[in-house]
Amino acid sequence: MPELPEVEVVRAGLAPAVTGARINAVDVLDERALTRHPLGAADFVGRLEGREVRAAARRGKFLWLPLAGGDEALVAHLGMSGQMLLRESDAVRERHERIRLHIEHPQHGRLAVAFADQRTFGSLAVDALLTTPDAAPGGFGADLLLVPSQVAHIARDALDPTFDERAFIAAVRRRSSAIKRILLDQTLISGIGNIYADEALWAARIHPETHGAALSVHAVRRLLGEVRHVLEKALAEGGTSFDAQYVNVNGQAGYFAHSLNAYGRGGEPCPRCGGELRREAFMNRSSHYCPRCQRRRGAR
DNA sequence: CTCAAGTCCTGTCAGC
DNA sequence: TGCTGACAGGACTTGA
Repeated sequence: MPELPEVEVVRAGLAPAVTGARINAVDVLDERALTRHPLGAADFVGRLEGREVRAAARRGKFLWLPLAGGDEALVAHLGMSGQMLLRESDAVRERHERIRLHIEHPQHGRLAVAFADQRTFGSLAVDALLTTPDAAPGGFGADLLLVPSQVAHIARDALDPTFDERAFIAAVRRRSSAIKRILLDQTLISGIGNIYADEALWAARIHPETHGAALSVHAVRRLLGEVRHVLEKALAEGGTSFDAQYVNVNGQAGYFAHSLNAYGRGGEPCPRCGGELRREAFMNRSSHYCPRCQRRRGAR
């Protein structure tokens, strides 16, 4: 379930249930869910059992639960199809459940946190926390100036108040890559995936193949505004759900799929100009755009 | 056979 | 020569 709004819905759903809770036990049902934890299942379980969770934090599409002691966090990436589900402590296994945390919260009692993932691109890890180089909190929901080592190379996300807009604009204008590839580069700006890249480019009327260097400062700033706008709107509607692969911690779908203007609409009329939206192969996936109102400038 | 919300790795090439 | 970064393409996986 991937992009920033969907991961934020999960973080916000998890936070009240896990903050202050103790991890009593951990079931590793499929070791492939630990690809980000190279020390293996026994080490993973040993580092978690008996520890207390302090918060639920997020940067871009990475989620983490800082642990008492302040030096480590449980890191989660949902990949393409990962889910974090809050369940009764004795709930039956989810379809594709890979890991289960048995937690106990002072107010909510015993609960299960199930990590389920059909395609196994997602994974969990216990990771060291490092001091942030920019002296700002590690991410949304993090009050401390700490970030997991696996997240340190990820840029601050588009909705982070400490996101460096001037540096981003300068970096875009130095690149010769297609602007869509730049938006998907998590080391420059994080949280954007294929859906919201297409939506933001459509809103800003920029062709996805336009080179970064061909964009004016004004155009990049406008694009950034559209990125923030679409992420916030999607978040307000609970994220984008096409099928059961994206759900919140209670298993419910989001509503933003009804509001998409370009993504998934190849062959349909553009909601703005009536031209026919196109779907085109791009970076092993697809781009959706309107060839009429997203004109190619500085193309490749 | 094609397609899908992501990340990471590898090889190439340029520049210091 | 070796290091670093930019860049493009592909690997990984399951199921519809």
